[in-house]
Amino acid sequence: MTPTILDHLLLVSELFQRDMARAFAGTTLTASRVRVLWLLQHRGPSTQRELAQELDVSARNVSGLVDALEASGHVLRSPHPTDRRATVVTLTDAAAEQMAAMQSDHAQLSVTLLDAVAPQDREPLERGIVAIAARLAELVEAAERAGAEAAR
Amino acid sequence: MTPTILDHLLLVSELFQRDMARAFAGTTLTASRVRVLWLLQHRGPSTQRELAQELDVSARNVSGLVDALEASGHVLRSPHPTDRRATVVTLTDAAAEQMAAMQSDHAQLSVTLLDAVAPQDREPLERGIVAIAARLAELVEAAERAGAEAAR
DNA sequence: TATTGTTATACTCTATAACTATA
DNA sequence: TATAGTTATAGAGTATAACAATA
Repeated sequence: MTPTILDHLLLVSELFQRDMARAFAGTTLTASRVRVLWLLQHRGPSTQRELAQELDVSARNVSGLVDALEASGHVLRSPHPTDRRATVVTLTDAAAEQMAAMQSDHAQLSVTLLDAVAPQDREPLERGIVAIAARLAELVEAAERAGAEAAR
Repeated sequence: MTPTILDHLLLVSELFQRDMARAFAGTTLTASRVRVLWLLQHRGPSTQRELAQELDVSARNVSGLVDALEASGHVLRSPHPTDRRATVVTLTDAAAEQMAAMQSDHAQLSVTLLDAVAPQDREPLERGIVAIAARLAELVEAAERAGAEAAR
């Protein structure tokens, strides 16, 4: 069987993940921890509850990830100014710089990849991928709703 | 910032993985175990060493995955006919059927997704994705070679 | 000697449940 | 009562290292 569009899409994601893993090997960073840093860079200082919601993981999981990132000097925990139950997580300067560099690498990679596509194919490619992502999002959401319904 | 092509690609893969996880929730199957089954369906009966090589994971990891799949009735272990060190892993009939159904769902999904793309965009889309996957594969391979070189 | 798969050990991600402090 | 985060516990994926059986 010839690979389908979906197969090519999944291949891209597999390659990307493999490269991430390689890039972080030998450091204390992992894909999950980087997702936390990435989110903090985009949102700014956040409570652990906010991180858990955005990442769609449990509060317990966030505790562990923040523990590790705090130990490695990537984030700081500080008390919330008004809610004494809550903890605010902030990127350290070094981590903020690192994330800025990562973001710029990411943008550069996107350019490099697009550069491999014939110029006249670029616009339809972009439209096509956006359409596929939207359709897939609908399908997944419908499946999740159906699952939630069945569980009642 | 507007999302780049790469962001859209990664969104597709994230949605896909989320749907996989949802589909297997409540069963003993997981993404890793399904990868083993998928591979067995494509390769036919294989030794654990072959599985470890194809999946690019450790022998230990394969032992655990096969243990779980054997317990759940998805695979059988049998002695290798000529090499008494090796174990041959085979899909059970039920698992083979299940994988055939999954493969057909996968093909169907690919059609459904392509259906969301404007007809005149489909060919350039496909060409574009193939080009991106190829370029990314080059980049990742080069990075891996560079890393291996640096480690010497 | 080299290879196949297992046992031993350890780390990470993840979840639920019980609990503490606070709202 | 409800919420934020931690401790306790557990399952799964993954790795390396030591080991047994076999090649």
